[in-house]
Amino acid sequence: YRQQLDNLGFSFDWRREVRTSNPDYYRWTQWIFLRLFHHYYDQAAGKALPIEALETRLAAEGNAGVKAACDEHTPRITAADWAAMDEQARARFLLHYRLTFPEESFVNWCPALGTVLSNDEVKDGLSERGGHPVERKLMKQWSMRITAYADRLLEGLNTIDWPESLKDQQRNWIGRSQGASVRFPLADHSETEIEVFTTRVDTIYGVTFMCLAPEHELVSQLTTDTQRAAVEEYVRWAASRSDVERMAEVKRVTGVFTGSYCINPVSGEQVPVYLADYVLAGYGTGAVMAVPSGDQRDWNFARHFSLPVVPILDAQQGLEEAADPTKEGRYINSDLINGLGYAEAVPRLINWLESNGKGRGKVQYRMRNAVFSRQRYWGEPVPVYWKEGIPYPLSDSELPLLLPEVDKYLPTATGEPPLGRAEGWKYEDQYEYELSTMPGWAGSSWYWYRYMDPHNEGAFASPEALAYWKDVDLYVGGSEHAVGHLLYSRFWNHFLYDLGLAPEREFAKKLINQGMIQGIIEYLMLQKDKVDGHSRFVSADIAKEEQEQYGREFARMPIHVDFVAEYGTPNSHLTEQGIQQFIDWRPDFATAIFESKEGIYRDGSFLPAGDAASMQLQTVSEVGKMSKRYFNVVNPDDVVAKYGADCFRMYEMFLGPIEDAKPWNTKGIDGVSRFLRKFRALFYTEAGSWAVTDEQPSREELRVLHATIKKVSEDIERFSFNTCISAFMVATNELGRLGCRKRAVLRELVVVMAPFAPFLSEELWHALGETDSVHRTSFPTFDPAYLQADTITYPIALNGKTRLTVDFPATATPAELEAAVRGMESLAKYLEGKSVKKVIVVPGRMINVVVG
RNA sequence: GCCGAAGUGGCGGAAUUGGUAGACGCGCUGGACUCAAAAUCCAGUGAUAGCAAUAUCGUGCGGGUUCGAUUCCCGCCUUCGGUACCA
Repeated sequence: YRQQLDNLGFSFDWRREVRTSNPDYYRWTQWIFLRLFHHYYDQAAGKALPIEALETRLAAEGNAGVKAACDEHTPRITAADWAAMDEQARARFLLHYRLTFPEESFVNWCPALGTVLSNDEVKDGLSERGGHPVERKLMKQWSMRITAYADRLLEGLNTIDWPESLKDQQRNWIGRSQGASVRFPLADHSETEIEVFTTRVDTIYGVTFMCLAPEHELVSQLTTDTQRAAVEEYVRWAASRSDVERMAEVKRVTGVFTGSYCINPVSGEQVPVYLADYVLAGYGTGAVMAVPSGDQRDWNFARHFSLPVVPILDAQQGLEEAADPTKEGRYINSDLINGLGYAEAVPRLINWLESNGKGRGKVQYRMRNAVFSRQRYWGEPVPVYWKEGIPYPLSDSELPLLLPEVDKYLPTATGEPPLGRAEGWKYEDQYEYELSTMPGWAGSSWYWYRYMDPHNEGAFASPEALAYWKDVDLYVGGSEHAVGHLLYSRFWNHFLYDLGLAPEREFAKKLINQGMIQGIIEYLMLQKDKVDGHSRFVSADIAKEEQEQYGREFARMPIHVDFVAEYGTPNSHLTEQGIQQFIDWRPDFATAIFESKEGIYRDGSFLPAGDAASMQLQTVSEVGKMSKRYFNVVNPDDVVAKYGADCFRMYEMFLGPIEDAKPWNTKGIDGVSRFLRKFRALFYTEAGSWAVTDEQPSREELRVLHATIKKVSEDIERFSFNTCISAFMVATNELGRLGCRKRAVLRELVVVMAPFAPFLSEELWHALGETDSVHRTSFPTFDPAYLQADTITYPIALNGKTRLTVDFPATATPAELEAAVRGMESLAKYLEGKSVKKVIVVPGRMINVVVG
């Protein structure tokens, strides 16, 4: 049947084929990359435009016009400046605008592994693989200017049928805040201005100091000689702290005074400028105007450094204890806006700032541009070569750029990515290719278009195919991709749409999150500091004690579940054999110490602490993702071998709603297996001979059939597959009870079952004498006539409590039902002298008698 | 902390628009078949009391709206997912 399904076009390996390192697929991913390189995003036009259009504008008017429309951080140039630039300078300048561009940025660098790790590959400051330290390192990376599309990505969410929680995740990730940008000139050097972003410009009269991120570009200029030593020490200290440490000490207040003052452009007051590590270099301008009366972090800082707290609203209270971030009341101590409320104050201030050239209304995003390169071997090579420090794109005809042969998939001795190992891999034999490769999300950001036209030589898909298929009707994927894959894909799609290459703005109309089938993850506790140069693993109970008693820190390291005894139970542990298996698997830890209550295992032998004969190194079990990364993948082949693919498939559906995550267990799979055999037994006798007859089905048998068709058709529409399976079970049980073996019923039922149990259905379909595939037949429709019963069983409730059920003719009107119920003797005993006040009849549903 | 989702028998879960709470399955108990077991079939299975009919309680907790609430409203608790000093 696999062959037959293949013939129908369902290739089981289709997706895998397309997405792995296949030259065809590399080619079109690289082709799209080049389109991104050749375009810039014009905010005024609200779409991507060819970079040539930008060059024309630069030549005509400099970037004054496009600066605001594109990237406001670009240095300002005039048409004359542009004309004076040589080709290289222009190329370098255009990198400020291209939708993909190289940029210095901080990455998680693991020196021991010689590679950059993504955030999810770093756990507790150590690499998941091998448990090595990871540091922040500034590296030149290719980036995608996804921020250019922030507003469109936000607005597009309103047009698609995706889960609200997922949309919210994307909204929060994009993090649009509306506020104002204000420039504070330095007190003794008014040419230099500190620009801040604030969402509470109304609190500007409450500013009592300024705070800059330690990485802020003005730091050295602002620092006075008397403060220089202290500032430099603070900057060094802040830079040395890893993200992990910063996160652990979130509530600690640290900072240093620069010695400089700046001037509040609205009030004209002088305020001191501090550095503080609660200000993030990567958000806004890396500087904040501190309003301790309205912001808790500013308040904490003010208290720590004994800075003044000025109330600005008459409703503010308790400022000695905490900040008051509410917007209630009328402004006080606020010259321009005294007596106003929040709603009037904000526009008045922004107006003032703009007309006095001190600032403007501004929208700020939390989202940053996406780092696009990886220092790995596998992945599409970035189709770019470098000449005198400037990247040049390959031409379309030079695609695909394939991965070169290398001796090892490891970084070079000088720390270059693995592609640096390739000998003579140069453009025109002289220019070095970009050595990083694209991340996994590059290819996954557009692949559905290739499915529309997989063999097209001239384009990733033809206009005809795109016009026919348009977009993805239903995308099924995990919610863990909410702010990764699903956002990047939307970004690429909006870009392709701008170029007329994608038919719709959004790539998927509807999306549902299938819940993850989870596994049990087993962790080993690894002490973060080495002991005499040896890694030390301890039993979970020991780790807990040492953590509590000495504050010793441990990292959790996922290990292969095959090594674990009593896997998945609270008592899971490694025996000596398990430890040895672990060492064989991870030779880095050959000299490690393993310690449990029973003793120590090292260098291949067990040293008991007392008279213990063996050790149990407790592991920590956790329900979580089933993933290669956690070495806890259950191979479905084993289940398929035992129960068959249909049973496996149906059991997965039967486990519960498709969106819910659930740990994998095979507890109930026998029930589904039993059902499939019962279903098959409707067609065959116990002895195995064919039992289907051509008799006319009874009304009851047809009712069962049509009720099932109705139920399953409706439940498929709402992705309620677990209840579909339940409906099949009910139908099978009822037909079994009725002894129904009639073709007219069973033939239809097989078709309804086909999407759920494709193999068994196909087998039975052919056994019924059909020659074509069941998967080509049309789905049956139900006939309501068979579902109408002559009588309806009404539950009769007294004051909402069901007391008895009575059959009434289906044709009875509500008035007749009420009269019948009022006259019922069986009700009398519940009345206990009370009288019937009212009778509520819900036709076809129930009858409630109100007694009082 | 903030954002989102969810809490129903021993377990997975059902109840689609406010209308018989616990469909279906697992497990468990008893029975049939068997020398015996497996498989299969039949019956029972929310809790408490009762031989039973039945009664009372029962959808995380406390209130409310309603003839009637797992479903709607208000206030909490817990769990999971996301995010994290975002100015």
